[in-house]
Amino acid sequence: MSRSRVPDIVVGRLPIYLRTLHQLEDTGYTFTSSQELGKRIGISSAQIRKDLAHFGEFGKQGTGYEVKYLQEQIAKILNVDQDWSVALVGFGDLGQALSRYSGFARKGFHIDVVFDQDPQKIGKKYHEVTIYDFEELAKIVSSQGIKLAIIAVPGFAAQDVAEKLVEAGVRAILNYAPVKLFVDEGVRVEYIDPIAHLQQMSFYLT
Amino acid sequence: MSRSRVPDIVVGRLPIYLRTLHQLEDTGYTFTSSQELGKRIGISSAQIRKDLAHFGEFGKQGTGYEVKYLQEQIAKILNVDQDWSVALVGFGDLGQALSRYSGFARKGFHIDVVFDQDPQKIGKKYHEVTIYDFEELAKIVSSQGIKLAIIAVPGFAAQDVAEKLVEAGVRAILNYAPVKLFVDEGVRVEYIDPIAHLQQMSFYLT
DNA sequence: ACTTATTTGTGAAGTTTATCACTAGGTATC
DNA sequence: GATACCTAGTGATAAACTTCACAAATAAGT
Repeated sequence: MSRSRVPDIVVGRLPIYLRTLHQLEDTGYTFTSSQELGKRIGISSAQIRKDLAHFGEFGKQGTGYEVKYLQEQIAKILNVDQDWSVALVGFGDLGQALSRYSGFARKGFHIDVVFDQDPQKIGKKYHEVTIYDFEELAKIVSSQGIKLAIIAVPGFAAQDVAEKLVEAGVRAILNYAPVKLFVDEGVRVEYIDPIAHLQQMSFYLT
Repeated sequence: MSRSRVPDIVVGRLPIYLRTLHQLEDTGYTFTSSQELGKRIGISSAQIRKDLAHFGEFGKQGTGYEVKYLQEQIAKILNVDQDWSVALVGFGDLGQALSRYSGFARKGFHIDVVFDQDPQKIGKKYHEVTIYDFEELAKIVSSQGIKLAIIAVPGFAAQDVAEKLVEAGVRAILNYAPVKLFVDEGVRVEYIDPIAHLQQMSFYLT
């Protein structure tokens, strides 16, 4: 299990496998196969087997995979067999929507602190969440040992926020701002950009 | 410009190029180069040149690219030199946040119709948007000739919604539900799944 | 005019990723 | 228990994608 050489693209598929296993579990399956999974995910069975092979052997020939067991194993590999504390930076429309979204907590990602620079918002509570001054970010994030953050600020402010987060000890950032973030090596950044997706799709509209 | 054989992955980078060109323009640049672009985007200059080569020749040796011109050309390639009418299905927390987000319209994607199945919401206006009954989807979408849709319903309902949308003439779907959508060939689907990104990143957290 | 420094576009080479195809092991049925 | 049928794991092969490296073109300075 030399995880250091697992391709990003493989790691990126693990959450999809996990999600699909949960769906199978909810539908009453106790066993499944790479073929079944592949069919539901829209990829080949060989790819699933190859991906899983990076981490060990989880199936049984002739039978396939035990849903619950594979679920637990993938959760452990992804480090989602524990809860994570998440910092959210930016409490505009997007930040508010994210903080209100219960899906994160349901999957073990708890938005425990929220930062904004607007004096009108700071110190107030919105839906159970207290907004802290952006100036206090370093102190709070580092003292709480937070490793995960979500950036939901305007593009021009994102790089600055990212640097402050990293300095405070954050190791992974989910970035909703439409800009590339330059951070220290070892810090992970993932991007969410709906506009880019829409533009990509409109390419194919005749 | 045999667009039929342009790899998806190349098309997926075009919005990033476009975005970066806008940022350069805002900063006062009139000319740029593949090297400059690459540095800002975090990819190699060769890749940018190779990508653009799929669509024609846009630069001048020794000089580089004229920002405005390349911008217009990429916009035309992506079909974003025109406005698009978008249907939004699902007006829960996520759908409401999306409908309130002005970024879509600012980039030419106008959420003109919103659907929900909740009788309490139907017919009411929220922030300038009227909610229609999900039952009217086929009629309204097809009569307005809408080709683009955003799905923001719970996972269990997404496949059904997708099928109704496609039947009504939709050709591209941005799916926020955490499920794979199976649609007719030729219909594009893009996925947005923040949880998957967080899980992917937590893999790297020691 | 000549030299130096850029930069694009692109064939060739290299790397990464996905598929194929097979072996070994397990199940089910008659 | 013999036969037919599945399925995981995996080396080999193929496809996809990225980088390299260079010729041709342009600009700028001396």
